Amino acid sequence: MTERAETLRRAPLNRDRVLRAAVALADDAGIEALSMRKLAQELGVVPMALYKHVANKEELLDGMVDVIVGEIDPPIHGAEWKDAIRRRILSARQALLRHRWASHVIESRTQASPVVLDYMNSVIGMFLAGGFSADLTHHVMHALGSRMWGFTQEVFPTPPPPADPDAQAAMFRQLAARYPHIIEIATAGSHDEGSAVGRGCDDQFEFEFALDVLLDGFERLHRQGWHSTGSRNGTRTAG
Amino acid sequence: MTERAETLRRAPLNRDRVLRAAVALADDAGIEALSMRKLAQELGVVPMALYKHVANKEELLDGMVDVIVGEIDPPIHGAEWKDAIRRRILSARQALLRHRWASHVIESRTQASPVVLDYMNSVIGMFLAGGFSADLTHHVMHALGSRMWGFTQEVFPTPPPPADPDAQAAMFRQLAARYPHIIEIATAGSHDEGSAVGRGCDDQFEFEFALDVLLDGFERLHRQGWHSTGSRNGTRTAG
DNA sequence: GACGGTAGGTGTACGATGTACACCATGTCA
DNA sequence: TGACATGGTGTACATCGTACACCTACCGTC
Repeated sequence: MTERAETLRRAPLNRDRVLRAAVALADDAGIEALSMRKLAQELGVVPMALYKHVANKEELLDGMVDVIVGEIDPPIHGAEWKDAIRRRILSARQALLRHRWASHVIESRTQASPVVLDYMNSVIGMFLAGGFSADLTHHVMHALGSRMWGFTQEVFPTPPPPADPDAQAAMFRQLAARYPHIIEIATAGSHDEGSAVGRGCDDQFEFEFALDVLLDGFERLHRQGWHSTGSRNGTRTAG
Repeated sequence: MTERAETLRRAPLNRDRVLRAAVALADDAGIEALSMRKLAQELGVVPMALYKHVANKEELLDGMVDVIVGEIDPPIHGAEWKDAIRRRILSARQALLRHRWASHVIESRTQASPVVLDYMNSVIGMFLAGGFSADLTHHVMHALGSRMWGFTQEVFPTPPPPADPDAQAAMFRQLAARYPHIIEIATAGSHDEGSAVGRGCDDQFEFEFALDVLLDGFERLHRQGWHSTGSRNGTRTAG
């Protein structure tokens, strides 16, 4: 009878509660720890109960992405296109930073949900409203790629340096001998010169740097009245 | 006795053969079908035999990436930096296109192998040889991101249109009503105007378009003698 | 007031996966 | 001859997603 009472006391699950719990669990325990079983346990329910609210795990992940996309600020009106888009993308980035697993999940999606399509549609609208041709906007959206979601994959992050200073120095010498160029730019870009492979790297700066190179490039092409040629083959953007 | 004879007849496995077989299996059956068991079966060996050659599945995947990176052409000498880097990255792209699973595996790596570090070191060397400062090169490498491996994630590919022409037209109208901007640029960018969500999209063109926007931007910053400010905060690239 | 349908939760069971651990066969060198 | 390394085997286990059959509570209709 106690289980029965408990079941009754508990408000019935719905899709939204399932998704929010999944997001919270991924935030706390990491995305790799998110299993249907653990999520069910978190909700005080048997694993199969979840399948009344999401078709399968993939759909669960889709829904989690929707939750995150819902956290992105709407476009501000009245601003110039470049600034408006820049702000919006940086807002997307903030949302992703709040949920570190999100970029990996976004990467793994194979279909866009309506929520995701809404966001893309809206970003595209911002370029068009800024006077971009549909043609240029098309390519510009491709060029933005994952950056429109506020992330770029930092492929192959350098391993954390060992704690022991001696080992660290030895490793540094070894790396410098084998990969001199990597070490050269790693130390150049980091704030604190000495510290091995330079984990003084400012991710936010790097993101904005690349975003601005792209946006500046888009602006230039737009001003030039750029359009893709008919044949498309061998076309160069001719900076 | 026959199994014994078979074991003897078979040349002993080594890391290289394991990795090549894994690449071949992923090429044929897709990366999601690559399991330690299936790979072992393919090699006529019991699953646990693989663990004498790779520590675990993650290391197997690391090794597979090394095989692919090994297919990238070495830098051509004597060329101007921009053209040399452009060609090299397009060569990387060709390698990835030969192995469609590779970009996903690269994204999932958490550590760079020596082979990967060699490649990065070499690309960095090409910028430095072109006269780029270590500072600018640092940021430029971040901005390239996954593009230096020859891919950009095409986040959320549009679903393939239904075969039935009537259903296709209905879907088109529905999408156009809900996501007008998406449809506008999708049809603008596609070769064949009418065909629904425009799967005439030329991936190679999009890749080169974005790559050139970036390389042109880098060139401009280089010519201007760009360098990051000391504080780094609020810096804009000032196109 | 009986009844059928639906929404939500349960319980059991299955196949697939990565891999720990103990073991065995072979070849090499002291 | 014997120690040892190298490579392959066999068994076993925990974890995962999820199919399937079932139960229960509720709600609208006759």
